[in-house]
Amino acid sequence: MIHRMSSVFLRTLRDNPVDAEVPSHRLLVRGGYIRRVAPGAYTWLPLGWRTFRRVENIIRQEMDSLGAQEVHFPSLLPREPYEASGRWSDYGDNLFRLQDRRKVDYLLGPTHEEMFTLLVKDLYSSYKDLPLWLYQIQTKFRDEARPRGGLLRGREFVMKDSYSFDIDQEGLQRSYDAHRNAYIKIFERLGLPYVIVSAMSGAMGGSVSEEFLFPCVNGEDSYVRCTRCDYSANTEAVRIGSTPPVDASTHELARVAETPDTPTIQSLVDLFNARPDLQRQGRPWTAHDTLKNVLFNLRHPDGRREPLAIGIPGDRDVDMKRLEAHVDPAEIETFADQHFVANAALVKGYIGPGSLGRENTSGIRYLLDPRVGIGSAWITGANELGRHVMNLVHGRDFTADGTIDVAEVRDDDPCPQCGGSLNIERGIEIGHVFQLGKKYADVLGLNVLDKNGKPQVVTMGSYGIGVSRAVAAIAEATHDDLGLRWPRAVAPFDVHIVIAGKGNDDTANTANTLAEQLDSAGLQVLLDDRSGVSPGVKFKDAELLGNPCIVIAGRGVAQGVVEIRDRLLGTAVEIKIADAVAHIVAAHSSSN
RNA sequence: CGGGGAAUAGCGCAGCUUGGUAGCGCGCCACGUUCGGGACGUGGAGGCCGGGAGUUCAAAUCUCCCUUCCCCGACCA
Repeated sequence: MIHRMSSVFLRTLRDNPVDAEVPSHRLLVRGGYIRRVAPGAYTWLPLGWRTFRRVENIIRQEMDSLGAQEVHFPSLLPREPYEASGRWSDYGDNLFRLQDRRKVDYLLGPTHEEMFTLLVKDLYSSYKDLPLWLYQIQTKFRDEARPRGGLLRGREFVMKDSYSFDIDQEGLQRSYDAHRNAYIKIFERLGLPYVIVSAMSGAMGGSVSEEFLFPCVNGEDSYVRCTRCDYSANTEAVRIGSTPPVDASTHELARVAETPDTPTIQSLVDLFNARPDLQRQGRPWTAHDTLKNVLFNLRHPDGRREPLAIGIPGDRDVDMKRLEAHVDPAEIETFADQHFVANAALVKGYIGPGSLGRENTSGIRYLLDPRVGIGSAWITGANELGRHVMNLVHGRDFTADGTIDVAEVRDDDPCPQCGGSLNIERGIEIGHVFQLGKKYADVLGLNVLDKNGKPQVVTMGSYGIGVSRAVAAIAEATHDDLGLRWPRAVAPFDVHIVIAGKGNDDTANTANTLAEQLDSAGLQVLLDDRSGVSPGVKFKDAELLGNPCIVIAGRGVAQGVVEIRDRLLGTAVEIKIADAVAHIVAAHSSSN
């Protein structure tokens, strides 16, 4: 079927929508692919939906050929399974909760681990049934605090989520590897560049998890890559080693110093270097010699608030995203002035380890950056107005309740694996593979009988690809100044034919004939047959819509040629009309 | 969570200071001219001025509340 632009439900916009920041969002709206209906919720228009379905089908094909079986759950789910897993509360405000007419609680599924676990429990009970791989392509709901970038972060979005069920860890590893390989194939077919990075295993702990990130400055995730070895990780998941203990006997005794007017780390360091009685032999003090103590409030899913103090070297900041990932599902709130007032042990500006820790005057849990090793000496607050203390030695003069590795990661930081240096880059998460282990099977009671007739808890993996996000990511990856530029595998149409003449002459006849021939050859054809629209508008629209091949039937028709442009390569050639179909079909059959 | 800015036709914007019942460009409709890089003329259609409350004879305009969007910040002890 030939799609004629005179009747396709489409209106392109000349101006950028004012609320669209990232290029994919701007171009998808301008090109008439999507329309916003609510914050983080978008309507797919015909062009967008065609692209979406092509992306979806590539994912479906690869999941099917992997041997996973497609099912389809409701989005409307009962509370109980999520209550059992703890996520009814752990998901916090991000969960859409609702009630039916009898005031029974429901939720809109943010992800479906519980439901898949229960489904398998419902039907299977023997190790002989495993391994089992199930998946669905489903609308998910998450009440995001800040939807962003059009399709990049929505409150309603489509995800392919699959789940593996195995009797043991070896099986899980095989399932995981199989999905990981399938994901590599999928992203290659989609024409989406990716890096695979170690990811935060979350509060569950110990599990293996990797993310597929599309490298992109507009991305919300940052990740590190080692310039020497193959180490790569989401910034949230970077773990520096603990610092080995050093002999503390060489340090002088701790000593309190008067340090008026030192509200910042830099002013403190400057004062220490300026005062003869505080100067250090050999080299000046730096911010790295100071121990800064930062306070936060954690808000737990049950609403409980808990203050937390973190001690890190003064030349580093706490990375909020790393901290969030670390304390999940608790949320972080700032420690405001009224909280200082409420805890008399805290002297704002001069907080030191002397007041921190559960056994100490403030009673606040105190965790140290791993760089603060046993035996290391610090300049830090003395818990008195206008005073700091120097030579305060960890293990000799103070202790903490534990360590927490949430300091910011910087370019050129040492690689945890090889000691080389790290580069920080940004990316968009397009896939996530995760060895869940037995968490859900345990709490929901998914057991099967093993060879010996003994019940064994099933071990699971979960694997996600954001389908709607992938559409945006592809647009982000491939667009140029003129508009979208779809890879052949996902473009809404294979060929976009422009009638650049008056519409009632040989140009129209030629275009129509070509359209019919290309359609018969099995290509998806879009024909710009709009009358009264000037050629310039048609060219701009063709470039904006971004189909890979643009055929122009215009002034060349009189000489027996049409112009064929490759939107991906940016090339243009004139081809005899008689040869055009063969030329286009050949280009179409070649790779992206 | 905090601080700014904003919400008026499908899109981009003016009007608000100084209240008197809404305008421009693009797009859309009709006719005519144009036809290879976002053409032109003439005539049209289209808006509960984000929602609610208040002040007033009268509110897009002033006040308050709510919702949504954008930007910046979130700790430097």
